[in-house]
Amino acid sequence: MTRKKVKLAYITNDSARKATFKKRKKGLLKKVSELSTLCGIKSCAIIYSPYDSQPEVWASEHGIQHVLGLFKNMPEMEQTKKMVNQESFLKQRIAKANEQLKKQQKDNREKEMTEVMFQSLTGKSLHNLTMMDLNDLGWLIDQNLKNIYRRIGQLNKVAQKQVQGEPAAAKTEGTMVGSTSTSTTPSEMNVDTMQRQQWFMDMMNLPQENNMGFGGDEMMLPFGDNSHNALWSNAFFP
Amino acid sequence: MTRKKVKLAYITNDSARKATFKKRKKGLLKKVSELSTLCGIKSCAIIYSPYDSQPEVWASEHGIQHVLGLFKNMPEMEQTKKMVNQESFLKQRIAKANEQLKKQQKDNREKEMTEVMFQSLTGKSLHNLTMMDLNDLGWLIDQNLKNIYRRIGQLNKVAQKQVQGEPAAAKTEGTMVGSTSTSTTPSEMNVDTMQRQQWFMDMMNLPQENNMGFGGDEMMLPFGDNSHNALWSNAFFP
DNA sequence: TGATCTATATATAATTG
DNA sequence: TCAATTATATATAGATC
Repeated sequence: MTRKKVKLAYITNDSARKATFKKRKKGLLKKVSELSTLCGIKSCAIIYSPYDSQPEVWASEHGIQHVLGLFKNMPEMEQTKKMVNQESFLKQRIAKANEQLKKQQKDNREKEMTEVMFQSLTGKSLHNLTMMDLNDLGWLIDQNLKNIYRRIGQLNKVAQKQVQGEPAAAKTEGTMVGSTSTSTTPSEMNVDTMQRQQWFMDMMNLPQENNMGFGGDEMMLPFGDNSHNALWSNAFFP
Repeated sequence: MTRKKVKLAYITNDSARKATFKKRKKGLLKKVSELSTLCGIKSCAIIYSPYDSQPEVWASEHGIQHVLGLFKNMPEMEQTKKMVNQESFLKQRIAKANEQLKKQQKDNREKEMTEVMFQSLTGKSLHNLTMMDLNDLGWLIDQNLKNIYRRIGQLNKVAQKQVQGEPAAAKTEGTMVGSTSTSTTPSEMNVDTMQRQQWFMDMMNLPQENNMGFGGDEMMLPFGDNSHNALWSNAFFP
């Protein structure tokens, strides 16, 4: 897995397969050895290959006979219980990979929309965006605004403490930024929010009631959910 | 082996050991699976651990019974032949590590001396250097000069061809640099060399004969050989 | 615990000598 | 074919949730 991401399949090229086999066998035995040393466990590995009449065997301290002996003496059913076959093993890995793919797609979408957001701030037109794009963009912008307002709220609190009780402020261990923001009250904020949403809905040419009726903070992130046909529809401010 | 280079020894911290075990077991089984898939070989792995009453087992397609069966039916002596025990395995790895260390030390020494060389070109005093330092520095400088003279020789050849046989030069596929270096003859070079060596020996306050009597191009690199008490002693020019 | 994250150490595919 | 090198992909130690 380097210089190129190898695909997990039988290597048809004979010499390449043999080279890979030799390298990986070496790496594998090293890993087994390390596991034994680090965790003080008994382990053994047996590898059959067409390049050698004998199987390659590695055994930790107490020898392979001990390990195999224990295994042989185990009732047949017990042996199978913990046995992982190739199919179930691969299924697990496929499921995991799909999960990662989904996460990555969501991440990509968010990055994409962030890019769009900043471009639109430099005046780029939004006309070529789809409805879904606009929806996600709206969500993203609201998330950003939410963070901004939250921060302003925090700064206001600090500022008020400084004005009202000067000595107490000195004891505060939290953030102590010298903010001079114009003190916007929560109610003023909500007016802004509603105004903005009004503009958004007008732009979308949608009836106002579509903008209501969805849950609050519990709403799912819209990114990456291919099946979402419900528009993002609420603004959340603290 | 990350965030910190772990030292290959039994992990005494119980929870850390268990965590490492689980992670590494997973990684190991993945490797075994990949080896089987990529190279189409039969393999199985058995790992005993104190965290589980059952040994963890992985078997490729044809099942562990097949692999173990083959192994069990093999004469005892045959089994041991290919078996690598922990001691010989570690010895191999120690030898390899020592080799790398030596190489690295030599490399470091050369870099160190190169630094010294450039500093001395900017006028820094050489008084605080040991005899060995000076010896290695001298060797290094000579190597550099050797390369320079070789290059000059090449350029002269090209220049002469251009003057003597203009049409032939066009056919030459090699380097075709438009050099106009003053044509220094080999004999002139040797005079310079001897002059330089004379200065060096004077500076060292050593009798002239110490500067003779060692082999030619076959000489070992002086760097990294801690036991070398024979001074570097010849200049090699083409 | 157990899953997840992230910075690093390792493993190794392709290339080169 | 083998060993060495190099650029990348993976594995994983330690931290955090």
